[in-house]
Amino acid sequence: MKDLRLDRQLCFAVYSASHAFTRFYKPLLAQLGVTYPQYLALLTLWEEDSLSVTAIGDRLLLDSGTLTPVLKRLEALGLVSRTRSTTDERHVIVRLTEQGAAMRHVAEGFPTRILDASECSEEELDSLRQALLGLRKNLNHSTA
Amino acid sequence: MKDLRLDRQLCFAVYSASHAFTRFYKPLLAQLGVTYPQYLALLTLWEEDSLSVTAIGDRLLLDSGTLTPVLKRLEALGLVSRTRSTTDERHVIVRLTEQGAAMRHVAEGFPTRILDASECSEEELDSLRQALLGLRKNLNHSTA
DNA sequence: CGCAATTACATTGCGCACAAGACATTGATG
DNA sequence: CATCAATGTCTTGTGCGCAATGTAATTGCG
Repeated sequence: MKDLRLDRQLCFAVYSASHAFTRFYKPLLAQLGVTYPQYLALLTLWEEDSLSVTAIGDRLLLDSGTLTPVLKRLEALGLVSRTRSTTDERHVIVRLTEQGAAMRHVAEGFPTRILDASECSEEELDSLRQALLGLRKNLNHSTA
Repeated sequence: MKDLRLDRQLCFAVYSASHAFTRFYKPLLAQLGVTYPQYLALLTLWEEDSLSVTAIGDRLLLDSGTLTPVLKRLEALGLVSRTRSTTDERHVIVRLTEQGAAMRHVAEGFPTRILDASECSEEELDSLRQALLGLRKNLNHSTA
């Protein structure tokens, strides 16, 4: 008779915290007119521009079936361009437009909002983040 | 020029860890023939049976638009029943079938799998879980 | 050089997640 | 008791997330 109570499940804590983040970001991202997964793609490109679909997927741990429509929507919004590589036509290179690059300034205000809402110290959030990255690594390794 | 690197974002750590959990659970849940959100509904009912759709949603932080199709699939699998309350016909009462209740025994083996894969102590996972529940509370409170 | 295996991307199908709205039932109010 | 607000569920539309498949380009091996 193991303890399977919802609030004792780490998986549900992570799952529900993830949804809470998405909801928290929603009004912030409304300023940019993008969804949370679209924002993650922008974050990736702000860190390193001109990436292939696969390269973005490697960083976000998402596959092309998920990313292709996300990137097409960002293209439709005029925030990125998608062009076939001339050297290897299998690659689609995704680049920030001027407008997409400019949005970074708005996003720079977000971390402070998280910090404020969390009612935690920067150090606490930092160790939480590192614990999650470690857990993710072990779960992914054990899955493969 | 704030630091917006992906690996420094707590939101992405939570988001990607959540997906890692879903992937990790997938082969375990294949024994039961259910998806992860369906499993969460079962967890809720194992803890307290005969709940309305809203009551399940309160516990899982999901709305009826999400839960209705999930519960219908569990019904189609023969794991739960859905019947209108006789005292208040607005409520749909969800109950475990014998088969749905029996699956709890299989699920009791899951926490150990998580613990093993995590390469963490039970105490570490416990404090991680509590930190996430606290963060979730503060984010949700600040959203509302 | 020729052809099979690989790589990269897109597409399709299914199952969430959520907003918005429709609909029926119930409870509160005058 | 007649009306209106509130409640609970379902439906529709949009956007992920992923498995499986399709297709084209490239690589590598004999």
